[in-house]
Amino acid sequence: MEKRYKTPKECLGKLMPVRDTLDIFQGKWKIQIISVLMYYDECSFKLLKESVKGITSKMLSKELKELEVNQLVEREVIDTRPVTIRYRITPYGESSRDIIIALYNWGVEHRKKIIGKK
Amino acid sequence: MEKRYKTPKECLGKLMPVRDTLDIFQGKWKIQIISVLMYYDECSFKLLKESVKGITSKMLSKELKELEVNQLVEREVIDTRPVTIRYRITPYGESSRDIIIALYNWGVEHRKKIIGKK
DNA sequence: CAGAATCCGGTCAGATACTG
DNA sequence: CAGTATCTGACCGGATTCTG
Repeated sequence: MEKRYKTPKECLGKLMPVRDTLDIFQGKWKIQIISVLMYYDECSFKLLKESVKGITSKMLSKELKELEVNQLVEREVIDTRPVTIRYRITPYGESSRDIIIALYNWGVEHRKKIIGKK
Repeated sequence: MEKRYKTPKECLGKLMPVRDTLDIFQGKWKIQIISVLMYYDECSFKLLKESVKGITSKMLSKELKELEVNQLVEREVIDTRPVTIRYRITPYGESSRDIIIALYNWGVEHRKKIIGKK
């Protein structure tokens, strides 16, 4: 990303991949869900709900579906009684680890800065 | 980020910095604005508006204010006639470069994957 | 347990027009 | 040029209830 004397048009090209990524991870919850699934090997609906603080069943359900469509998360139905459902991150989902780490690191530094001020 | 046998409580701790970061960069536009400002050395309102495709004056104005509050962007008023306004990314804003790069890289790979499928 | 269904208010954000 | 002002529909997302 060099600087100076660029046109909006050039800029738009550079921005496109960022927009694509944002489209997929948009919203308050998706990144958090992915983070949690990276943390656990596998996860039930209930454990997910407990781990992503504040999320409702409805939102969790909705977000999981969208993540499944984009193949970042997979859902396995195990034929027990009652049925067991397991959520797991896919290898493709794992590929977003750099994003999560960047967000995590920035958050840690940010907290230091905020606390340092007070 | 190790795996297995973690509790929701441990998980919440790991999630907090991510949540903090998300709070600040939340929304459709902030990351894009920051990206553009990383690309240019400095930028007028007009140029920003042209570079962040689809954004309205209202949104741009609102988002810039929020970014200013969080000290990611600075606004300089130059006393010409009519006044010139310059937006610039702050050093703190620059510190989010790793996030932007991670998003950019993922977007590039994602596009490859999507195109490869079709 | 793993969700679906319903209800509902709030705010987000787009379109458009206007101002100093 | 650098924004404000107003209006409006969309939809985000919370609370609650219900089901196989």
